[in-house]
Amino acid sequence: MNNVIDTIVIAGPTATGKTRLSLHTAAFLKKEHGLDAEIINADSIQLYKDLKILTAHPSFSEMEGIVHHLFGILDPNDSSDVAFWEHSAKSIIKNLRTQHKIAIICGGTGFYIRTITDGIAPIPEIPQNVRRKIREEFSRLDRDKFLEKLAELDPYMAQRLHKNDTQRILRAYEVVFLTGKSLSEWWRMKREESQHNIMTFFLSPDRGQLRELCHLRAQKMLNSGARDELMDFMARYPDYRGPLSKAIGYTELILFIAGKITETECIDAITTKTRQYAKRQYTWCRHQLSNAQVIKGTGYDESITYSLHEAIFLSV
RNA sequence: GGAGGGGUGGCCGAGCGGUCAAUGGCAGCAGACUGUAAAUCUGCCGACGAAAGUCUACGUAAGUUCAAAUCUUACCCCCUCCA
Repeated sequence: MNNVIDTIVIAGPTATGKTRLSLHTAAFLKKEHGLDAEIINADSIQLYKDLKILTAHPSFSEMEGIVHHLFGILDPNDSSDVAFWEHSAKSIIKNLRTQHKIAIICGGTGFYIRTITDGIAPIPEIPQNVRRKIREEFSRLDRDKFLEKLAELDPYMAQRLHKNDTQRILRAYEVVFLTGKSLSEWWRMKREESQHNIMTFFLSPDRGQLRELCHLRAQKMLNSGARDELMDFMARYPDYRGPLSKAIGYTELILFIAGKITETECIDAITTKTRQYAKRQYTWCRHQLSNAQVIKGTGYDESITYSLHEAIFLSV
């Protein structure tokens, strides 16, 4: 209906202060422009309601007075995926629009964020039993055999995917198997949506700074009770193997709880994992979020906050 | 003091006469990425070089051999067990 910015995206590597920046931005919009803004989570792991310390949820005091969406909405055994997030986020954005509120999308899952501007292919959902059967077949057959089967149904994808990339091979297979159409054909059907009312920022601190932030984050996590939180979780979900178990720090903390590593070793291991993750996110954002404005610095930096607000001010 | 085991590239750890600049793993660097994305996967990784290649390397020194990380001797340092 117009070209005025009504959606602000704050992306970037973990530990760079995205949460803080989004909170400040919401406060700024209210104070300076009398605009209400609500925050939408774009972090795949913060979708879950448990392990809030480990997954770095904003605290209650931080969230004060600002409406937050899509935080802690899933149980540990629920599964999430891009399409689920896209649908949820877009319906919230639409809603906010009708109320003349600004949506601030904040999170580190670039893959999710990209759907805001680029959308996603309209592939039907694959029923659980089909997925299970395919997985069983994969583990029964050897890898090359399975790839041959894929090649029969979908030579293009079979050739394009690396043979060790199990996850993508399985996906390509389940899609052709169920729909009779190659993933690549589905991709071509993706609707292009041209959005002029979205402003995307991408936080990009320098390496040394990021290193330090990752370390601080790991330390803070332990100091705020991540260990007890996980012990409590383990008691409630014995033998848990769901999506939350891939959270950074999950395995490391379990080793620490079991007395296999010291606290310092645990913090160091988490720091390393965090840094590696941050690198992947950085590479992703740089190459995939093509029309994002790069902000050299962190959300903890006052001058960054200021210049971001200035940029928003000019478009809002 | 006696008896053994060991010292390998940033770390861990294989190799035990040639095919070894040295399997693996970790860490590091770069990258991919269309419904599991805090996931999944790829490449590089002694120095110099675009490459062919050249050089320096397996605790130190000396030796045996056409050839040594691999065998011998001495020395230095670690660890375990017995006293």
